[in-house]
Amino acid sequence: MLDIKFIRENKDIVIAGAKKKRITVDIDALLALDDKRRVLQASIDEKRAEQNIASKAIASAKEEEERQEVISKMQTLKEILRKDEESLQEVMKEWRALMVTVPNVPDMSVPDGESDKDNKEVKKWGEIPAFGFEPKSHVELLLSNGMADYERGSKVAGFRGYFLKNDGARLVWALNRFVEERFMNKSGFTPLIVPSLVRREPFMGTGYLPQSEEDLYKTQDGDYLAGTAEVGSMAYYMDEILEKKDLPIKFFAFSPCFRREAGSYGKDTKGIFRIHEFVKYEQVVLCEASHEESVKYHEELTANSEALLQELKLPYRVVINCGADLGLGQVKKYDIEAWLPSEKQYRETHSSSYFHDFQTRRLNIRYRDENGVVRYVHSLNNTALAMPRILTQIAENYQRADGTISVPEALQGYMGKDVMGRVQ
RNA sequence: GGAGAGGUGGCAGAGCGGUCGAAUGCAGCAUCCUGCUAAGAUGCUGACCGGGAAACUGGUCCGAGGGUUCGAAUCCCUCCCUCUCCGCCA
Repeated sequence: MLDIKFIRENKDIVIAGAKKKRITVDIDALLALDDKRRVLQASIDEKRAEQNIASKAIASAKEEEERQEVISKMQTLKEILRKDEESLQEVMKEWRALMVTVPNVPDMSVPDGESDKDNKEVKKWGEIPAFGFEPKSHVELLLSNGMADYERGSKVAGFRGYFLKNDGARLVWALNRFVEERFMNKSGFTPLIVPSLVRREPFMGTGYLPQSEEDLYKTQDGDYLAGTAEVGSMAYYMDEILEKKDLPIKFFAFSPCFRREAGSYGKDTKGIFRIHEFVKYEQVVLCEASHEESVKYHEELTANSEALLQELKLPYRVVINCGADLGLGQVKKYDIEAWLPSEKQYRETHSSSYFHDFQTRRLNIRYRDENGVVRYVHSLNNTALAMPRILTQIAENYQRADGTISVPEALQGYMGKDVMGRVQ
């Protein structure tokens, strides 16, 4: 959520920002409503002031007659007040509904564009592997090596269901230890295991609701299943005031993730690239309210993820997401995409974004700065490692002519071997 | 699933129709005091919305929303949340 004062004073910037994100929002209607709101509020304040003075007069009145006179006067005022309050309530209902639809303003460096096709590549790392044979897709590789079972997966779990088996399961466990160890040694990150079953407020606060209700699983108790540990870890400090000396707060957060993938029925229907249920390690940062700080940590979080891919020796690129590919609250986002030989293209493994105070304003997470002024912290998040998606890139990039899969060097110690597969 | 208790400022905790934005304690800040530190003394210190260049000033906020009343932290209703005990259980 943006500050209404900011919207009022920077109307053109907000409109341009929404346009860049390809989000339709009627700022003029919002501002007209806001004018009404302010007029009504002022009028109510004035009447309340009158009431407060009268109230003291009633309490301290010495004579009953004088007392009754003020009371009857206040009875009339009460009626007028009630009408104003009713109008204000109506205005506020509309006002709030509009406010949650106003997107955050994207950074200057965000390219203009209509879809993820217009994302701008800013970095490439690694050699794309050259095979002396026709490379297989991860779908086939994981199946033929006994590492995944899709048929029984859908029998048991339905569409997009899967089992990971043998080296498929071992590889996930190896990756768990790999990523945990890397972050254990990184100073400043607090390890956190995060709830996936989360109440409505954290979803509102992080900006997933009300817009993306259809992407979320909902329980009969009205809770939702989170699609990322971002939701739970951001909300960890909801409604709290932090001290500046405690910032930045960095979480290395783990959670199971659930996504309905409602808008993508036709996409990636085979294998384990796009599934309803997975696990993810996420980096989450709360920092001081400064653009420079946000940018600094954004680069740091991105570099952390790149270091993992480099250690796994997976060729990847970094793109800046274009306006249309940004979420409501995001100011800027890098996607990191690792090479997928069967598709001859890079596919997303990480998503790194910052929000300024968009999320924390909704979540009401603040801190006291050096002057004792209370301000909203800034928030950021980026994937550390999502599984099993990364298996797709590992399997394909490390496949061998005989159909088995080499174990990336960085994982050999955790796997206890250097080749996976062929276990039926 | 059953039975109770409770939600008040950064924290703890009083208040239970008007003089309550709210005692008191802790924490924090400032000054004083003391070789240093600790301790002690005095004072200050909530958030939000609006007006004002500022000093300052009007309003709101005691889980949320309604209601009663001239007036609600206090009374009534609905909802949300937390805790305790019993049962069940990884």
